[in-house]
Amino acid sequence: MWNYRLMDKFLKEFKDRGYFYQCTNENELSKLINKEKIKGYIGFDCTAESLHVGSLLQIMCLRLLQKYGHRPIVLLGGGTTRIGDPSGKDKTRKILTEKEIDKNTKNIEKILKKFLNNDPKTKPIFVNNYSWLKNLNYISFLREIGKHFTINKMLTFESVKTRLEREQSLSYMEFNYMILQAYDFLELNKKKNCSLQIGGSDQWGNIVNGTELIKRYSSKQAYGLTTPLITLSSGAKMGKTESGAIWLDENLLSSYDYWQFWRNIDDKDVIKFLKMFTDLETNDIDKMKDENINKLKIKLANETTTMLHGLKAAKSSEQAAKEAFSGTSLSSNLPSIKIKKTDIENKISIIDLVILSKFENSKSEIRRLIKGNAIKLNDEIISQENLIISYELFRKNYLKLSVGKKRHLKIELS
RNA sequence: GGAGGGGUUCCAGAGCGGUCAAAUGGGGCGGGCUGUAAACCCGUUGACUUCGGUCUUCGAAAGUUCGAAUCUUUCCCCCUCCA
Repeated sequence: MWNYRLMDKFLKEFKDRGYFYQCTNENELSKLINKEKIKGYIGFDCTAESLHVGSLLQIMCLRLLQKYGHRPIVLLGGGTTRIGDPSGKDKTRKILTEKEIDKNTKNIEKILKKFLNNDPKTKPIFVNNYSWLKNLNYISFLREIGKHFTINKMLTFESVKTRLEREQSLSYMEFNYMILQAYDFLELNKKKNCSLQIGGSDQWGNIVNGTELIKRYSSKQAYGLTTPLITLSSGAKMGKTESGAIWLDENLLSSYDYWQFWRNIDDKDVIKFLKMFTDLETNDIDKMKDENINKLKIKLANETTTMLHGLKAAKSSEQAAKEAFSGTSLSSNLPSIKIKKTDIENKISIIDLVILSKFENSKSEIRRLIKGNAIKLNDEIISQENLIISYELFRKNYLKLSVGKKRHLKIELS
């Protein structure tokens, strides 16, 4: 029977941190990793221009591989994105143009590089499956690869089954997705000696297809490992909130807002997320359980923000938050926008100012907010919806605009 | 191929000629309490507004009517049952 103490250290930490969901053959994988340094890969879809926190768990897995001296392979799905993974989708996705996919691929690679270290031994290998998928010859692909797949089996996969059951169309193109992903694994196994694929639990079917293809095609053993689907205590999926996705890209979401996302995590999720998304040792985290929950949240926010945006960004976000939420002083660390003098001279109103801030884009909504005492300038409630912004409101060229309790912005006169 | 049911605002789901910008619940947003948490309470939730109103929405188009989410016609899409 399986002995936890004999388990490979990588796998042990993988479990301790809550990354583990399923494994194709845990015992054998553990023995293999114990014996030698391996290469493991995770594929990233290039449908969006950036990754969001929904992919963070996957990224953490890559980091963990590096921590134990294994080499991560990042597979950018430049090719498969051209097809679209039907897993978890009840509709065909919109097909992106080649240009968009290339742009997305580059940006996603850039983000991933921020998380991974460049130690020569564990330096990540970036590959784009378009490079081998684009040249596939249809007939030889069918003869060599296609023969290992039975339609009978493919029809039993969750992604296919749900589509068929609901009588929603599944195109032949999408139906092939799982074969291509299996082929990716085979390709990486052959060319890079990659023996492990990690992915979210929704990828289980695709991953198993890969290990089985490798077994049939090259009689080699490869392994699959999946992570659980992370939900917030509220039940919502991690990554997307009403106000938008939590992007891992400074241009799409400022480091201050990223910090705020972690600062506002539900109490019940804090310990879990410290384990999942920081490098702090799990033993140390267990000892923190009784510490002040707000301090822990700040710690979580600082750790996660540092990992992505750097220590400086994390500290200034912390400072800005402190000032924005407790004091009345205007933090220089708060996100800011500039306003032109001509705007003031043209008698810009409070409503237009809020629109300029991008906090809201409906004038009716802003009027409602004003009625609800939600809009503040320099921490003073604005009750007059026609208020014209004047120079007198500025203090040393700065004006603090607050919408509700959580959204603050520095308006700078230029 | 035959029979029937349905497409409503972010979602679920009422409405079935005027009193409908459309019940109710969820979600969101704002306020209160607090700890930038949860739970709870209150308000709000199409756009624009000189706060009098104005404009655009109920699958799409056309029509009947003083007046349509509600009736008619055509079209598109979904679901259930029978073959």
